[in-house]
Amino acid sequence: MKPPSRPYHHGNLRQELLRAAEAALEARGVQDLSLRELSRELGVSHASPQRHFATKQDLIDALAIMGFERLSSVVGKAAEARGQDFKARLTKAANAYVGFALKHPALFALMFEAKRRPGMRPELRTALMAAFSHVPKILQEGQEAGKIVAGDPHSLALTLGAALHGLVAMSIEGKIRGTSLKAVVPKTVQHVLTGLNTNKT
Amino acid sequence: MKPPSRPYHHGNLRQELLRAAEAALEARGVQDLSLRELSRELGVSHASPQRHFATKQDLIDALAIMGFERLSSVVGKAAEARGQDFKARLTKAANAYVGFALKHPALFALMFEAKRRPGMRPELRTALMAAFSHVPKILQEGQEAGKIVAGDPHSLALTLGAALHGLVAMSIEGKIRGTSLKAVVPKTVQHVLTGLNTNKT
DNA sequence: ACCTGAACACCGTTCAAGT
DNA sequence: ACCTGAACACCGTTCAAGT
Repeated sequence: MKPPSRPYHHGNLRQELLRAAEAALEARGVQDLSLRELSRELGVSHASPQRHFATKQDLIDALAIMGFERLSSVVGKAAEARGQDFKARLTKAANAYVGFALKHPALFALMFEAKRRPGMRPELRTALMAAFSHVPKILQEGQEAGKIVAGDPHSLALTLGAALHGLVAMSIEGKIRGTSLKAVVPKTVQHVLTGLNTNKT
Repeated sequence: MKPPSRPYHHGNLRQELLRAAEAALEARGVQDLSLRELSRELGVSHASPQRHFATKQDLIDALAIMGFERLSSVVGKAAEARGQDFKARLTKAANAYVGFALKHPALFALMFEAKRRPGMRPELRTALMAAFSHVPKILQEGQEAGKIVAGDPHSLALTLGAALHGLVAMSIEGKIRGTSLKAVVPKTVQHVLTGLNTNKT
């Protein structure tokens, strides 16, 4: 019956705030994110987030960082796929990317909004770069195996990135209902590879 | 010296609000759009916008509608280009699209955010459909001339739309600094046309 | 170190009232 | 028809104070 011995509060308020914020984000959108509302939901005072996130923007940045870390993990795993050939790994990575975006559309939008904003925080920059390091790495291996044109792998990856980004944008709006994404993603990869002068299939 | 005979105020407050809102949007972002601030700037009471825009979201929707109308006008003009061949017109339309997005990045983002939101207002839907009617029309003419595969022109246009959308996203972030957009857009058009099985150049 | 409670300056929205 | 002024319920942020 002793009051559940948290001295003032549960100690991991930071994590709880992030969790609650993500839920609220996907449920009601960034516009309606409210620190006071989150505080109410967690049963703490409205000033308590301040220690963990100096400003509302800091909470949002933290969500973006978390998102990029998850994206990196999910794409990285897909990209590893030992024993698979070049194109199969690229396709898996692309599927993982698109899958993440469709599963967390609001978080994904927030991440790219953060990406767009100038004056990025270092942690954000790091998380972002990690997430976008996998595809260039695969492309580089493709180059070394002579399966693809030479050139900066990062630039090449941008071409694929642009195509996938557009695909995601369209399908989030439900425009690609007819043909399933599972079918469209490999086509897009093949498509871009053709554009990159693949000289072997 | 008579007080400048506007009975209460200038009569076209609606237009002024839209104009001021667009400026504030590009200068400070959607997040920081404030009806009260706009009212102050125009020298009216903070309650006066209500007659013209029942809610802040209505102002934002009106901005989106205005944006799609302008986009439609600019792409439509590029797409007409009498006497030009199929691919040239497509390229011009693509350039106009990308040019608009880069010239008004915040408005463009707002437009696509509005596009994403469910329960679109009819005027928004109309403006949006008009803006996206030009490319399918060109593609259809390409089909009739036998220069491109059969299929729903709207679906085909989505492929081009996705590619351009991705391109815009990347270049707004300044990622395509190396190669100029002017060079990349025609390549993308050619690229997609190849994907659409162009059988004649 | 972490949280509270009161305070401050801002919002969007509503509404009776003025012209 | 269009605008005002006061009021209401909400914000984010700050800060002294509590544990």
